[in-house]
Amino acid sequence: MATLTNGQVDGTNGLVNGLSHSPAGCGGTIPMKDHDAIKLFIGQIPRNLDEKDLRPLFEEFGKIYELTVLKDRFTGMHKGCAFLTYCARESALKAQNALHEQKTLPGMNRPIQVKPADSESRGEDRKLFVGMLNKQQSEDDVRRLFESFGSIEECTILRGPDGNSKGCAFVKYSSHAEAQAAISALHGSQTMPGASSSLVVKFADTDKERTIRRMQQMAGQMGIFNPMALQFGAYGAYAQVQQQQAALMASVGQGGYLSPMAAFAAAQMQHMATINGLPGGHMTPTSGEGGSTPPGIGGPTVTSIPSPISVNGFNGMPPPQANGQPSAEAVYTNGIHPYPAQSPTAADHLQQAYTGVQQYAGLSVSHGPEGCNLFIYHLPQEFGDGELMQMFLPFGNVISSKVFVDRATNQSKCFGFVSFDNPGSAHAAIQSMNGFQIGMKRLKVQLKRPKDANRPY
DNA sequence: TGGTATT
Repeated sequence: MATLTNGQVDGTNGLVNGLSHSPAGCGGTIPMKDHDAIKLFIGQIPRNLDEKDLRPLFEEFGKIYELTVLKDRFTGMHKGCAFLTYCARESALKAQNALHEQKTLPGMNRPIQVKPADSESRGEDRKLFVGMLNKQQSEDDVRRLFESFGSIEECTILRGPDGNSKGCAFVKYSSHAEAQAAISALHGSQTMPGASSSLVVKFADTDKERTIRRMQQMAGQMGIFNPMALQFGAYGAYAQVQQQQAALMASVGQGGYLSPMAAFAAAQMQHMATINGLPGGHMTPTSGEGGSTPPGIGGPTVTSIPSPISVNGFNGMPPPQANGQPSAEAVYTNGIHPYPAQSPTAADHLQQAYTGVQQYAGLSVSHGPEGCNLFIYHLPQEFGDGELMQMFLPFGNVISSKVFVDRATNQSKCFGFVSFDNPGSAHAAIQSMNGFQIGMKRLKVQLKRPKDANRPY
């Protein structure tokens, strides 16, 4: 790939200094170009040809707006390529059709390259993201699937650090139309063996979309471990979140650069907005029906003081197991939690939360050893990965948490997985959290079923 | 009640 474009650089790099600029080339008047003019990259130019030598070659296709031979920033050495912009878009297309790979200039062993510069299009409008592939499928398999819709410039399977396919790929065509044809023909057209749904074929994310996606992923990992929630309280933070998120999104939208820290902050904000934007009316304290809640905690008599780290009233601190009793009660206490004085403080939990997140982010493990992974069902609709992790952190190091989301509706399927780094934590979590009442539902918390065994618990 | 991923 791209073997013919050695030396091509981004336009800003190529414009060394004013000296390498050609004189205006449109008949001596102030040069005007089409607003949709195309900047062409010209490759495989002999190094002894400068702008005035090249001009006659290209002028036969139209008036030249600008022609610049690329030169080394420091040595001024001719780099063997140039940028060329015609006044008219049509001229560029004509030149490309007539010249690209059509002739070889004296002294060169490869044909001349005439094609839109990388700066004109980063290729995103003809690059596809392909999902729901079989993880055994190779680059060649994917090529075969896509080759009938156009000329494929690039085909890459996305792989993890271990080299295993992630079940998705990028396919880059030479034109937008080809890419569109592939989408029309292939998206949803078939389901690969072992894939959970039909083939996904869509345009790849742009840089901006990628930034936003990263923010969202980070937010998911963060959960509600957000210092702003402590500072302002969950609801006080809402207005701030909305304002600042809007400002940050605006800067992303304008192509503004987001520093890692800014992206981090934005991710937190986005997550806060998500949490606070959710309806919470049904997330009220448990009434204790059928339960063993001791008098004075968890009941509806407690006044409504927002917990500094509450999510819809969940204070993140499941109760310790009461002697032999089902302990799954009274988490929704509107900020008054049932811990005795020596129990972990909110700060302890926050510290633990950050530790857990760091490990989670660093370890690149999605599940723990056998016996460390839990399956949780009957989650509240509002719970995301973060809330799920928050709920299980008191039992140990949570190395991953995942709530399943319906792709079509973006709604939680109300079940998920939590993985610990040791079986003891998993066991403790089952003991305390299985049957845990949330609203009208009780959690089901079990060891994750091993892949091979299909026995129900 | 089982992992939908963006170099």
